[in-house]
Amino acid sequence: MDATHAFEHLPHKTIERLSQYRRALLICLENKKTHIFSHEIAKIQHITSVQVRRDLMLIGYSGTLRQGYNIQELIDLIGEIIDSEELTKVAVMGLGDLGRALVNYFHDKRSKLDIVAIFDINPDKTGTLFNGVPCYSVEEIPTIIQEENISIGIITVPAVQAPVTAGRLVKAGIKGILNYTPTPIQVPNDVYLEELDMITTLEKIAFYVKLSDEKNALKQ
Amino acid sequence: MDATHAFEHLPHKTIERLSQYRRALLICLENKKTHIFSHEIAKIQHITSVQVRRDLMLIGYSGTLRQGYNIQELIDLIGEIIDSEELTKVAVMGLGDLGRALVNYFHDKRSKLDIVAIFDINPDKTGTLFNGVPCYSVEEIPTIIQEENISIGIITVPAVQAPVTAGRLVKAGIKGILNYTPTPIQVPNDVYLEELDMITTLEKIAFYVKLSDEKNALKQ
DNA sequence: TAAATACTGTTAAATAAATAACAGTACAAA
DNA sequence: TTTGTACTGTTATTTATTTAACAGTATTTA
Repeated sequence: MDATHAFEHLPHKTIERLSQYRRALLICLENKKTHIFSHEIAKIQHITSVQVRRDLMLIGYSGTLRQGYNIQELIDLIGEIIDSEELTKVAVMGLGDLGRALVNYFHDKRSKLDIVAIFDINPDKTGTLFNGVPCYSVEEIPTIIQEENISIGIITVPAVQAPVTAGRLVKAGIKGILNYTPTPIQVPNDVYLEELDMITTLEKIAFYVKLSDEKNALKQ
Repeated sequence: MDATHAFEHLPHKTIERLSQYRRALLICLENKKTHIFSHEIAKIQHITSVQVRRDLMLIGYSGTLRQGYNIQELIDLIGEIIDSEELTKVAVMGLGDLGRALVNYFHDKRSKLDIVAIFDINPDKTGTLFNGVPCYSVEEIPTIIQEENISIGIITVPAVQAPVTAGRLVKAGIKGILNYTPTPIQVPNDVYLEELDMITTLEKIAFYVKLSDEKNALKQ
């Protein structure tokens, strides 16, 4: 129906990069820049300028020769593609350190994503506000998710509680889940799931650091 | 020289999955399981059993027909491939919510990765221990990194301070950086960099949730 | 002991993503 | 007014990754 339909088949990686481009562009805009070249964007994102131009081609945006891309226009276009028209509401499951970090992070960000609820089992936390966001008890999950029309849940509870937390979210009708715990969870097909635990990334870095160390050792 | 050399050309994605397999396998081991089938691993990781078998083939591990893979053996082999022989030491830059989350996370984990230092600018925090890990001032970065032989730094400082923090790490001879802030940083080629900000992931989920919503709307 | 079953292991094919190659063009310099 | 330069935009190619196809085999069932 609307513009999004045409962007249905954008590569997953392009979607990620568009989000990153926008973030970089917003900073450029703050610095009073009005235009930017593909190679400038590329440098920021550690990719090639061809990749940038290709991504922009895919979303049908044209720059100006010798001038580059209009930053404001590009920000707006990326917004049309990846943002929903209405606010997308997000819940954070677990008000531990990671939960707090996430809420702080999104606080005051002008974004189409908004953390509107926190859920925790600790009675000392429930009923309070953290950074303006209400913290509810887990019993309230079904009602709040539905009443507030929350579509995404971020799981930051202790690892062992991840599956049961996910189950509650699914039951309440959540549409997307971001699982930050190291425990993989199972969700129905119609729930979009992303698992992203910190250990995997760190172990990967450690592996490549080790590899490069060993290469250097061989040279000597 | 050693076994690692043979695994130099493993696909990046396989490295990530090996780390995830191991985590899942460790949990299975705790539950007194001794063997596991490829399709069981696959289910946990939301991938296909072919993918699992292919990864295991690449690392040269063979299971037993009708019995599956020996969990302990597989854990050990993955360890030989992705772990260093010595402990890999990690520093957390910034003792905010995210920094605390990371330190807690690794606390007590039997792992070849160890967070041995925290750096922060806040004088109330420096000189203290958090979860047994000493917090130093930023002035001490060069000496501690070198004396302790820290090879990886995780940046969790406020976004605007990310580039200067990265610069200090590089100057101190760090070999790998994991940047959790939304501000992209620049490092020399010989430093392995991974950027992983929370907004990108969340915006990606929001996009695919929106997409599926729109498809459903069309059906009706 | 033949047939079915339930797995592993490997090669072949398909898909996804990144890179290379290059055509096109406005502008600047000579 | 030509030549060089510095960009964009697009197609072609290559590389990376996943999936499919299927051969092989121990075990169970008939």
